[in-house]
Amino acid sequence: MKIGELSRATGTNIETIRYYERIGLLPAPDRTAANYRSYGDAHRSRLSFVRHSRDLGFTIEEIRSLLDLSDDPARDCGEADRIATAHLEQVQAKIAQLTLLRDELARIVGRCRGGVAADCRVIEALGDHRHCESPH
Amino acid sequence: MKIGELSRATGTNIETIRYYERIGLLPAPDRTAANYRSYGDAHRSRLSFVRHSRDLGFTIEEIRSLLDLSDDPARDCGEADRIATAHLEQVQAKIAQLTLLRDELARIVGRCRGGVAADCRVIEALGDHRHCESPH
DNA sequence: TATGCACCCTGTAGCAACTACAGGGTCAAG
DNA sequence: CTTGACCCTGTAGTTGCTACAGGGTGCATA
Repeated sequence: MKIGELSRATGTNIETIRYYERIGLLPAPDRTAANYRSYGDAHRSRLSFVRHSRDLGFTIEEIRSLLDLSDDPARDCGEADRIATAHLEQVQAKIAQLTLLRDELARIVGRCRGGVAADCRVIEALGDHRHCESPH
Repeated sequence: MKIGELSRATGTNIETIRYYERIGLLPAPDRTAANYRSYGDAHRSRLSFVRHSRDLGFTIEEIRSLLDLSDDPARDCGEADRIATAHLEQVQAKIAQLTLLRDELARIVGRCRGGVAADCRVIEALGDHRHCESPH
């Protein structure tokens, strides 16, 4: 299939597919006589893997490691689990941080009583960290 | 005060302070005879405002709007509230998205039973979106 | 007086993970 | 034979910094 089809099949931007090839995440496919990229099923499933992992928030480097693992079926699976577990912990940390931030923002937003900027509680709260209840 | 003092006073990297000046977020300060930047209290509180807003996740452009507002004390405060509210909604959306993602990751991680990559449930789950329970 | 060191300056390039052109080639339909 | 959809390469832009390179300044110490 040509790049446009692969793009539609995987929901990936054409430019992104070429980008992945450039950085070595996808192997360079064969070319047609007209120098068009020609992909097979292996490419499509590899790209699906990449996109799905990206959707789950893995970085390109993490995905590279995961792909290396799956390219070498004899290797120990524990490494994949370590990568995924570390990533899960990062996501949990991010959620915790955003939750603090949300609470702080909600407090700030709730203070607006209208009026002019000079008396604005929102602007005041943003300017002075001491109005905060939690660290962020 | 010189840039190093301002940096320590606000917990901001020196390069970041110069960056904020370059993009017009901080006004260019006076210079000493040796061409060193010389800051006053107004600069420090403006920079604190910027840092605090960044810590709360506001973008540079949002901060620019908030600063414009606070520079013009007669303006309606509602605009600041709108910016903060919109930002709060984005944070909430992000938390919701990350929570789905965390649940999915937790499911995937939990499937590892050791063994070799060829049988790896983690890699399998990453390759195939159909293993997922929720959209992301 | 020399020299070492901390500090300051400008300008440019790098990071992640794309995205968006500019400027061209290819191919099938009408 | 031209229109339009597709493809190609290469480069530059995005956000919010951070990290140099290559220089100047200012003060204390030997």
